[in-house]
Amino acid sequence: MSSLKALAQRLGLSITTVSRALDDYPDVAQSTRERVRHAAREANYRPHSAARRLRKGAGETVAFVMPAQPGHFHEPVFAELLAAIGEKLAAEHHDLILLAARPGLEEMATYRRLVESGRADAFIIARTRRHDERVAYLEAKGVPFICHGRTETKRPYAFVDGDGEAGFKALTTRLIGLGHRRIAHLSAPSYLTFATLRAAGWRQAMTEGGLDEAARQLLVEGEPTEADGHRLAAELLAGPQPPTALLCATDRMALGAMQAVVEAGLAIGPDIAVTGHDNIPAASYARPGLTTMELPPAEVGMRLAAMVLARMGGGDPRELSTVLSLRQIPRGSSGEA
Amino acid sequence: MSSLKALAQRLGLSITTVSRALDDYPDVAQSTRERVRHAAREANYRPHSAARRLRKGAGETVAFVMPAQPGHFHEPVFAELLAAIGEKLAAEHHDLILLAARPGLEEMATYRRLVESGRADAFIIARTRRHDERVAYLEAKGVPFICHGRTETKRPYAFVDGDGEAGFKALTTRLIGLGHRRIAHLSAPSYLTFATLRAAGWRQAMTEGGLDEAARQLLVEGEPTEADGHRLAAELLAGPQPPTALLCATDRMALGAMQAVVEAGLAIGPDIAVTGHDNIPAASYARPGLTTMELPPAEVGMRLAAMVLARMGGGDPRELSTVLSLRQIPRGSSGEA
DNA sequence: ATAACGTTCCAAAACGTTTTGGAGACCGGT
DNA sequence: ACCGGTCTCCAAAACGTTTTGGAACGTTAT
Repeated sequence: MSSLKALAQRLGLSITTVSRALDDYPDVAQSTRERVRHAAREANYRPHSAARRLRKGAGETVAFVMPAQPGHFHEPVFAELLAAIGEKLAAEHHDLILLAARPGLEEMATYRRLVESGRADAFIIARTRRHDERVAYLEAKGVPFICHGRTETKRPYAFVDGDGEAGFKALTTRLIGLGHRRIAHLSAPSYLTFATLRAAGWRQAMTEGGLDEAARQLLVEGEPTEADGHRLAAELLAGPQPPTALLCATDRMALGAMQAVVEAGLAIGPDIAVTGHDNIPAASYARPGLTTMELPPAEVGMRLAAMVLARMGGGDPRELSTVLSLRQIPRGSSGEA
Repeated sequence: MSSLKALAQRLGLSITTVSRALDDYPDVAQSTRERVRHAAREANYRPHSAARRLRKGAGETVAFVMPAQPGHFHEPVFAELLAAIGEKLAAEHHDLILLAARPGLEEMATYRRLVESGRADAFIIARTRRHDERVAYLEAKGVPFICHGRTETKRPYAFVDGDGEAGFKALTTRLIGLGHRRIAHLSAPSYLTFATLRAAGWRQAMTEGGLDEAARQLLVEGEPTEADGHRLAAELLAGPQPPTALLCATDRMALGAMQAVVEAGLAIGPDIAVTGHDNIPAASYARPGLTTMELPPAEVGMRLAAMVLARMGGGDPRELSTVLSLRQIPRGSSGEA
């Protein structure tokens, strides 16, 4: 690890001059600048990141805290998202630091620790909630952040999100067009913003289709897991007036629901339509294929990274928010493909 | 961000004493220690990580460089692995920094940058190759690292790996017991250590079953993706003496192979057995379910984290290597379940 | 000749921490 | 009185960088 001091000594210059030469200050002679540049490349010099951050008061580090459940963390798209974020940030010479903490006290303690020890200069917040303490905390501290998903707050903030409302409305309308009337919505917990938005889209389509009454009976809520999808679907199918379509908030719920349909002796597609959201790999390998919609994780990751960099540079959050429309992917499970 | 200086001033003590009190040095009076502790908690004091790392010459940061292909990075288990690593490291007050870089020049440049700028104190190496430049580089630099998977090197090194050899041998033997004779192996590229080990297990079982000649014709190699699994399986099935079993190196290859089998008009399970490795979520939602084997990612992540911490503390790599046996998961695709 | 200015360089301070090498106060024993 | 030892405490240096506030020199204008 060669330092400025070593370089300066070798070149017969002062530390100051070497530092300024590498930073393209105008008060160093062209010839010296080149000499320094060359020597630095030669010696494979890299500024010591800790020293720089100590002196400048801030570094180039973005933190991502995964909202991890204890043992099981089955979010297949996260890997892709992280890869995209990591790649983009690395290209701009920034670091991504990754932590996992359970939502709640542990999560907030993690955020506080990162901010107060000066480890992180900005955050990417995943799985935003409608009332999100993480957002409140970072706003209060004046730390830049970007949300993956929307939240409710007074101040302007920057986010990337899929248009779940429009996406679920369009899909529901399509199902109505196929003749479905009793379309149930298996929602994720309503404290998660995306769950509320998707439910709103479904409700709008139901209302416009004159199916208000059906809608009133057909909204159920559970965790976005296969297990809860299975349980909720089984309960609905065992009811007095079972639905003919199960519009699930996520693919994982939908996969659980598909299993419940099969166990009830019904055919997925012709008898009962099942749909999801995310386009996880399993969706295309299920039989029949799962009708779903997608927000390309690689693109979202890229955007999140680009936006957090812009925020760190002082960009206006109002100009940085993006709602991306969802790509609909019809497959056999909705009786369409 | 309160500093030692601020604390010291408030308490009427020197910086030294405050620092030593918090670090439990014996040369500070019990009463002072408590007074300092209390004030530190009060002020929500955290040592500034960059300052500490600058002074101590090393910090508490582990790096993980994802071997990412450009746009698509579909390794569902990575998310879980990362969550486990991040959680364990955070619990021990270490940071995980995550980067993505394409194997090759970009990847090595990333490693060099991290080491030379003093950003990373240790590494977790994923997807080890038989001859791995990353291992060679870190060995040369004396930087501690842990491998997820094995590699070929003279010096002792630490790793966590599943026993692919025994696992694939056991599964192949089981297939032979079911009456299969022409068991093809769809291998991953042989520069990846795990691919070689899995192929070796398959070969051993074939030899012990007296099927040497069949084995000679039935080894094919491709990328561990659905696309290559599909292609290789289709080629084999179109051959003069098609196999009755497709033993795939990974679940993703197996899912592609299953599609090829269906397209060939054959039944998965009764006609042709298909098996994989990883137990990705899609494996259990395919129809029929995919017979596979598993190395629990959460446990591997925990172990990797624990081991890298031990290595950073100077632990002997010889005592830190673990080969975990694989859990076999029989499902319909092998005609067993 | 002197003043004013532009160019090129540098010494020193600062960021917040840990560690080194004592210093001062008090005790008991001589 | 003095010495040795034990308890507490602290000033100062160091880690590698960036930044401030000049200094030294040569050139041009007065």
